[in-house]
Amino acid sequence: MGVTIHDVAERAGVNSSTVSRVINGKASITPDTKERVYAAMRELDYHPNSLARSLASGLSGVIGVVVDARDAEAFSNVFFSRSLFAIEKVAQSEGYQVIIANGAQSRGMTVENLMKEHKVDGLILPPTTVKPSMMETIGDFPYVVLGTPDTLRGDTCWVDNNNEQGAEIAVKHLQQKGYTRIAYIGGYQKRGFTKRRVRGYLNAVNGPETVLATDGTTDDALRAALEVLREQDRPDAFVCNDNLAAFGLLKACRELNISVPGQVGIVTFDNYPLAEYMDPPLTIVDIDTAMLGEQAARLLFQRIENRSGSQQIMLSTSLIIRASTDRN
Amino acid sequence: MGVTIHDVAERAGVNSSTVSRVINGKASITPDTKERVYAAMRELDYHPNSLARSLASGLSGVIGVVVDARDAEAFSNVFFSRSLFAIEKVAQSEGYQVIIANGAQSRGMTVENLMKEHKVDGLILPPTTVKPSMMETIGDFPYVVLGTPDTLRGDTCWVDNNNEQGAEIAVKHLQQKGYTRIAYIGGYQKRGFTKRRVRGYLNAVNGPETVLATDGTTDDALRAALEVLREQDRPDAFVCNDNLAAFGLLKACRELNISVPGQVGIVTFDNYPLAEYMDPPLTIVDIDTAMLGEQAARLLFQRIENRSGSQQIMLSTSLIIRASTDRN
DNA sequence: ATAAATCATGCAAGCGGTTGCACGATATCA
DNA sequence: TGATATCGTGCAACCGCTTGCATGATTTAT
Repeated sequence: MGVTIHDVAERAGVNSSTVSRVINGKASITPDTKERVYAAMRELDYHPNSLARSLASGLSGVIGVVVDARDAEAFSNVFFSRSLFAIEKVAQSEGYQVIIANGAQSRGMTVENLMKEHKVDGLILPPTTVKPSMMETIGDFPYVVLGTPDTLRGDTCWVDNNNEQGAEIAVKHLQQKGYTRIAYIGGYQKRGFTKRRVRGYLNAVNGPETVLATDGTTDDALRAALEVLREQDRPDAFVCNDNLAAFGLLKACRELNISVPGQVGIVTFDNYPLAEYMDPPLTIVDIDTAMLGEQAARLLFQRIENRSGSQQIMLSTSLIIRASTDRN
Repeated sequence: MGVTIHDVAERAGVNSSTVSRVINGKASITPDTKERVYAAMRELDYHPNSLARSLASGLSGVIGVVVDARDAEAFSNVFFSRSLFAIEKVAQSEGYQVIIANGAQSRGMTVENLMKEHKVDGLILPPTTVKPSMMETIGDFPYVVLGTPDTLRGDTCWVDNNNEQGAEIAVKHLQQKGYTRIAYIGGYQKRGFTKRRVRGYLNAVNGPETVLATDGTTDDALRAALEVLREQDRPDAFVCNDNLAAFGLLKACRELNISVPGQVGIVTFDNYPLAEYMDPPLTIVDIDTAMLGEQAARLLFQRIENRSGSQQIMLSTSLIIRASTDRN
């Protein structure tokens, strides 16, 4: 069937262990021998069996990226796919493979099996998996959380963008543009990044505080926006939790014939490719999801190599200013 | 370190082969023995080492999904991530893992290594990989192409939606709505699905034939649209190759103060979540990417199990009618 | 009741690599 | 020049599980 290391060894007139050493470059080998081995490998079209190699070495050469069903289905998978590709890129450069696992149905089991069945050497996890019970089964297995876990622990390794700071610069930009009644719209606000964005908003705002929770859909954002925009003292600017909220808001403005940015200014989160082509083009808090993925992967490999101390990386965000806040 | 099958065997007072048989359910075992083995497994928190299992059984329990760098970076990764999750779902139900591989830099090598190093038991490939040279190295290894390969061969297995038919129903719908000068906009038109969509357009159209090629970006679609819309006998309807084209077109209409659907009707491809929230909401040719992924995965597993004859699956598309074609 | 078939389980040889130890051949040093 | 360190390679055990063959026990057939 397949060509094995022994076939190569025989052809090169050496022992299989020598071939192994040539492949892995872990010992000194005579140039001559090395050449013969390479020649034999080439002639036989030899490809080492990664399964055997993994078994012997104890390393699978694979890292796992766990995803939440919620994220998977949600629109935010633009976020996900960008990070994923960045992760894959780093992994590839390290000679690793990436497997994805939908933690949906049985989150605990997924992670546990991946680890304990030696399928992966490390994991990138969504913040929602970080719970005491989970942490216990993970133990000192190398992992990095992509996002900020709600329940913080000093020894948890994570990478996230600074949502709080992002909301703050959004608000400050609006204030600077002369908007005074700034509202926040979108998202389940008790959890995760939304909570932090709202906190940033509250820190920075000094006019009236208006926080409009939605169920995360565009439709619900539309409903909420219509409601608040019909009020007497309606907001003259919004920070949107994500594109879905921004879209609902934009639609509400159209329906009510409210001009953007004239009567209402808008800043939204997420670097959504089409934000630039909206009408008007949207000012955004730029989230570099690819960078997030890259950093997470790098951190993970660092931990795989030497299970060194934990680390948290917080990427600060910046504003991309477009027409939706361009008044004066 | 880890608990092995021997530990379990010892604790249950049986031979490790018996434990193996209990786990794999491949032989008759006394209920009593079985119970003892299960108990031992539970007590020791035993997880079989999947690496060892794979090595012994010759099956990795993993399938690979190869992606094009182009696709990866492009906006169309919404397409990709939906398919991917559908694939993952099917794989999970079959007890398989999914690895993703970016074929970008060295497409040939990626696929070849995945196969020959026994990393995967089957592959899902993008149509661009299907070239004679590639096919030769793949041999009878189980694979399914997600999309229609440009160079067709009878024994190639693929799953795709019917792009030609999709374009036809788009054109017919526009005709029915009374549009007569229908144009096609977007995409590199010599290759892949765009070629087929254009063909469908040409089949169905009976007024003047206008096909506007773009480099695939929104900006270039905007440019092309502006140009053609300024002409004397400008089109009164467009079939768009994708959302990026649709966006550029929409922007051009706004700039020129052309009303949609009054003066220009628009149908676009891709089921892009926000198409519904555009201004106006866009009529689309619905591409069920999740279904595409699901079918591809099912077909692949079928081929992995019995390397049976090849099969092509063509999913027909349907129209979701919204305001962008709603005149009369 | 005896021969034949079936069943439950053990034994041991793989699967295809990696790696610690050993050993002869060179190279280095005093 | 002899003693010692270093180098290049082979031997064989091992990674943890699967599976064909063998064997004794139990059931079925005659």
